[in-house]
Formats: sequence, C-alpha cells, structure tokens
Amino acid sequence: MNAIGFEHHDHATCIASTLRLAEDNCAQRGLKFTPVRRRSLEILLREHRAMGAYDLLAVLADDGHSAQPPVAYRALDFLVTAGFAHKIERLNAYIACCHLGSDHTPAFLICRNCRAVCEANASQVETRLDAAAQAVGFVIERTVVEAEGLCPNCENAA
Amino acid sequence: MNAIGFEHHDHATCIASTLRLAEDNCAQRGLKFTPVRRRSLEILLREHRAMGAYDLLAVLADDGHSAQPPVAYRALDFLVTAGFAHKIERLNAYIACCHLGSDHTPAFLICRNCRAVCEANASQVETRLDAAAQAVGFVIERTVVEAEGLCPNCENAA
DNA sequence: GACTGAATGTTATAACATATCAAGCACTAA
DNA sequence: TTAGTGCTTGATATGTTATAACATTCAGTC
Repeated sequence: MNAIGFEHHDHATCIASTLRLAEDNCAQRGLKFTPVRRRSLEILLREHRAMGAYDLLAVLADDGHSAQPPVAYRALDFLVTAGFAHKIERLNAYIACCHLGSDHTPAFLICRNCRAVCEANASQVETRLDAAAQAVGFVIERTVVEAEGLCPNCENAA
Repeated sequence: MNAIGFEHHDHATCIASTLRLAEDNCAQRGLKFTPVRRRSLEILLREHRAMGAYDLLAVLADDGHSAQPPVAYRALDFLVTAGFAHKIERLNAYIACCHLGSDHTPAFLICRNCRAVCEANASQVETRLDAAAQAVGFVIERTVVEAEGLCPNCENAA
C-alpha cells in the first residue's frame, strides 16, 4: 500500500508534476484542460484531503470564477471522469488522485478525525468481489471501497 | 455469497420472520422497538431495495405519522445502529438487513438500473484491507464496500 | 462570416440531512 | 403519589449536497 496522504512529502513538486501529468494526459486524449478544470485540480491537490464541492466552489469564487454550484460540479465531474480525482462516497467529498495516469482501482482509508484520505490499492479486493458477483450473475461496473477510522497521526495524538 | 435481493423468495414470510427476529433482538438488548421503528423496518423489508429517507418518510406520512424529516432519520438511525438496516453510501439510501442477528460485514451489489441491492459477505475483503491498513498504521473502524453494476434481471433484459 | 459543438454562466429547485427546543411518556425511587 | 429522570417524539427551521434547464460564449472549421 502506498501511504500518500498520511506521510510528509514535497508537496509543491507533487502538485506541479501532477498538473503536468494531467496536462499531457489531456493532450493525448483530446480533452480540454480548461482554466477552471486545471485550477480545480490544483485546489484539490493543494488541499490534499477530501473537499466538499462547495468548499471547492468557495475557493473558485475567491479566484473570481462564477460561484454557482454547477461550476464546481462540472469541474469535479470532468476530473473524476478523466481519472484525475475521486469521489469519496462516505463523505460526499472529492480528492485528487495520487496515482494519476495509471489505471487503478482505488480503496480509501479515511480518517474520521482530520479527514485525511489515503489512497490505497483495491485490486485484490476487487478480484474477490468480482468472483462473488459472477456467482450470482451480477456484472460489476464500478466498485467503492472505503474504510473509515483513525490515521496514524490522530491515533497517536489521542 | 447469498443472493437475496436478486432471487425470488417467500416475501411475506421473510418480512414476518425478520420483524420477529428484530423484536426478540430488541427485547434481549433492552432496545425499544417502538411503532415508528417497527413500521420503518417493515417498510424497508417490504420494499426490499434501497430507499431514500424521504421515500420512507412519505410512506410513514401516509400512515398518519408526522411527515417531518427527523422522523425518518431517527428511525433509520435506530435501525442502522441496531444492525437492522444498512446505509448504501453510493445512493444515500437505506436497505433492510437480510442477515439480521448475525454479526457481519456487508458488501453490496447495487443494480444501477432497478436499484435492487444484494447484500453479500465482505469479511474476506475486510481482512485484506485490514492488513493493508495496519501496514500504514491506520486503524479501521468501519468499512464500506459497494459494487455498482447490472443485476442478472436487468442484464438479461438489456 | 456562419455553423457546430463544447464549455460556461445563470437561475431555480430538488434531494439529503441535522440542530434545536418543546412536549409526551414510561420507569423508578423516595 | 408524585416528583424526577431519561428516552422518544413533535415541530420548526435551516444547513448541505446535487442537478435540471436554458442562455451565452468561444474555439475550431468549412
């Protein structure tokens, strides 16, 4: 498991390189990485934890963008569809993907205290579920795996 | 995996016996299985798929109960806490538990077409996640496993 | 320049959820 | 028996998350 989310790292570099990755990725796929979309991803990356759509909207509004909900939801929809961000269902919130570019099935470890989110790999989990689903004739299209608890930092602080 | 949710079964008996189970369970644990709570569970069992809180509320209102949101949310909170119902995070909806009484870690197969939900067992899934979480020092308290796709019925109809 | 399609702006509203305080009701202990 | 205690319910208000619908702008291109 990769513990990005709970560990310290060079955040400025992480943001810059991810944005560049996203840019290249869009160019390759013919997607339009517009200012709002780019800025939204940047905000999510900077925050580095689950953000509500309205939290994002507030920051976008400070930038001078329109402050209407669809602005945020459209940007988020683009980012999630493109694979640049994920929705955390448990929190009704969104987070930048930290394995951008690689096709992956994420699982999330969500700290109930500080809202930090660690993106882990759920491919093994999905394999198991898939087998079970096949047994009853169910065709899985998308899987949500989210664990809620205490991250190392909050656990130690308690 | 148990395919309750996608298979036909004697529904009237299933409802009656589950209600009885819940009743006994409450008696044992000193919980109050009040009319609203009982009726809410009955409605969820009868529907047998994910229901929004406001869907439940509408039915309760038809019964003559107060039609204010807290009525539904309190009942749902009781049922979920008692283990008689589960929340489906992906849908912001609720479903009656079909393994009432046994301590279990549910996984859900959610049909995106008909909203039918099959409650499967996720204990293996959780074991894997737990190991991964321990590796980064995360303490899991609750796990959400939800797969979205097409149930056998809708798959065949397509 | 006019057409096309995608992106964005804007208004309105739907859908989901909780805070707060008052009132009722069952249990119990003096 | 009655006063107290705590849980349940009633009621009002509001907060939070999300989308429908339609107008406008803008880049690309014929």
